[in-house]
Amino acid sequence: MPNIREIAKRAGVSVTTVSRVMNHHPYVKEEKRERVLRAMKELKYTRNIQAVHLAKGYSNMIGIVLPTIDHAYFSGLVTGIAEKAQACGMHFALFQTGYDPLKEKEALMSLKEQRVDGLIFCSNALSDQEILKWQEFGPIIFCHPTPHHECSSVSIAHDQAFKEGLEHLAACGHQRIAIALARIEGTNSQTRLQVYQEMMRSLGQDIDEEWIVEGKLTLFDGKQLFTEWQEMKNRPTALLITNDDVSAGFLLEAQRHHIKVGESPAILGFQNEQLSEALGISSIEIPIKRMGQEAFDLFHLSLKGEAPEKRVLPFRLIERTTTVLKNNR
Amino acid sequence: MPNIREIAKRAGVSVTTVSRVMNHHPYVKEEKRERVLRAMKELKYTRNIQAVHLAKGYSNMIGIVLPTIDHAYFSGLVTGIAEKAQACGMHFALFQTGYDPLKEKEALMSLKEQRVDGLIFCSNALSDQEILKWQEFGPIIFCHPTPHHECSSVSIAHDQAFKEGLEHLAACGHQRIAIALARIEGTNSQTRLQVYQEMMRSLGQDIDEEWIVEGKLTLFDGKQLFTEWQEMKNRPTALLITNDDVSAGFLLEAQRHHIKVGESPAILGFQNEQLSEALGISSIEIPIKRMGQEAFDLFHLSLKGEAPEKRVLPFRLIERTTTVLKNNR
DNA sequence: TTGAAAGCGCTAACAG
DNA sequence: CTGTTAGCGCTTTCAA
Repeated sequence: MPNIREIAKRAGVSVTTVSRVMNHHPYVKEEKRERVLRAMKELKYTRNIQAVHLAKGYSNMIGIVLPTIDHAYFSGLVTGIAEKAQACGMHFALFQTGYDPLKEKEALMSLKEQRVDGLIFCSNALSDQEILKWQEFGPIIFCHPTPHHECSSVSIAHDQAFKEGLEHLAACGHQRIAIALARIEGTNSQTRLQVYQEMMRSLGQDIDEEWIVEGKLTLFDGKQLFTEWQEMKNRPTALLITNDDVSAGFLLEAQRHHIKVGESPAILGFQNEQLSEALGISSIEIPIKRMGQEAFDLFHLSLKGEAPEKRVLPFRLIERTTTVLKNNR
Repeated sequence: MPNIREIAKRAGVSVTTVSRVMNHHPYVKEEKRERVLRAMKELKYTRNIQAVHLAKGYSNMIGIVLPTIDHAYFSGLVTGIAEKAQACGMHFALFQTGYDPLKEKEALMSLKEQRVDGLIFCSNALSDQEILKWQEFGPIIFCHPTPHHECSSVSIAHDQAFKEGLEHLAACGHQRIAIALARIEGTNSQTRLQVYQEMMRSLGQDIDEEWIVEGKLTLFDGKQLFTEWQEMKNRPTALLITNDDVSAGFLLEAQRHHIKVGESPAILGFQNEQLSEALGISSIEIPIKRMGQEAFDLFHLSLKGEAPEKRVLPFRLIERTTTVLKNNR
């Protein structure tokens, strides 16, 4: 592979001039520019991007930290990020953590090593606090709500959505409501639990411990959830499920057992993917792809030195067949 | 950020010694090693990976070229690749092409620029021939069968699977069989069409043009496919569908129309994801994750200078409810 | 407009 | 065992 010196020699100019041509600097006499261009063509020259990056001090690459790419939620997110990144000529690397804090640390190390210019965090085994310590090495964007003032984040009004979901189920006449959490939206299920508790109190309903189910993420988990539901001693009449793969699994397993989902049990999902539409699952739609796009925007703004910003995206409750309002209204 | 020189100064040694410590070279006196280590700790030193890469001449990064990450087929593939890559301490970047040849070229450029050490190609807008020209800049692995001798590839015995799929449908008593292709497994649907034609000839069945459907990839496409099927004048009694998201869409839409899938129409899918199991779709299982793993292995072998290798992975026909053998056997 | 030369931060051959 | 020194390939002052 020829280098810039060889091009310079062949074109009869200095390396500086070659560099100028490559970087579209003004002040290069047309004739020399052409000589350089010709030399580059003849030698099939391509600049060594690593050398460029070393000299310039950045990598033109962003890191996306997520538990796994093998789930519609995260691949949707990445799609959004990628769209925007591509438009800026930036590349991206994936760091899959499986929620392992050590893996997250490796991603942070990559930032410090300058392998990437910044990080978008969609995994959260480490505490926000811990992660934010690394901000001095480059922008870090969170994809979940965070109280910390000194960082940018984009998120769904998740607790609000959660609340409205519960209200919807209540409006359908349910009191004995279970929740199945996915851990996608952060470790802060704390708030959600509070919301849940408050709502149940206002309904005058005691909560049974078995109504709070965690770690459900896949279709398979959903099937299992149905089984667990069947075996509950104090069986709830409705379930709020924070991921639609899980809702789908629940619904399909119910159908297999010839149990109709709607009046009771009722289920309300989150995310509204193609599958929930096809199955007629009532769901809270969250704009996951847009979340990715905005995450990248925030990264880009941070890079330009703008102040941190928190963005909260809207959601939308879509009633279909797995929930039925009381009094037909 | 401190650099190696500052560490050397602080530890009272040369930069070489520092470098040696970092790279776990033998022949460093214990006392000096400790001085270096201490200095690194005190200054919170981390090596600049870009400089390392420039000096060493590689990037420790692999590029994965695919149409989109937002589909179970490809995210499964990436999962497999990532597992192996992580075990080798390699990082990876994604290049999403949407089957755009220009985007594929950009990925190839990244190889030449030495942004990545190699490429795993799961997108194929460009011809194999064209892509292989870039092999001089680093290993390129194909995830589809290719006749070219000078490159490594891993693939499913896709044509064989396709053939057995057709045979299965024939064994179920079908003659009027349609096929829906997804373009996931390469532009070479040529061979598959041949297989199809031969099979139909041997069944003494003329092919209706409308029985060959292309470009079906998503659940939504599957719903549409059902509609298209209903509107066919010469309606086939069975469909071989090369992607299970599509089969699922077809099945769900059929159910919505209260049409039972099994005897007729029968459908046979490909890929066997969780969804097809949950829906009871007969499917040809292909080990997509393993394909990713082997792709990375092949990359790794190429890097070590091993000769190119073609690997063909097995498949497995799984009968469920959407196909029914004739004579109950 | 142009070029010489000093970096960017690390590695490795070579000499001791 | 250790240090000197010349790279890796490109960018960017600075002076002309």
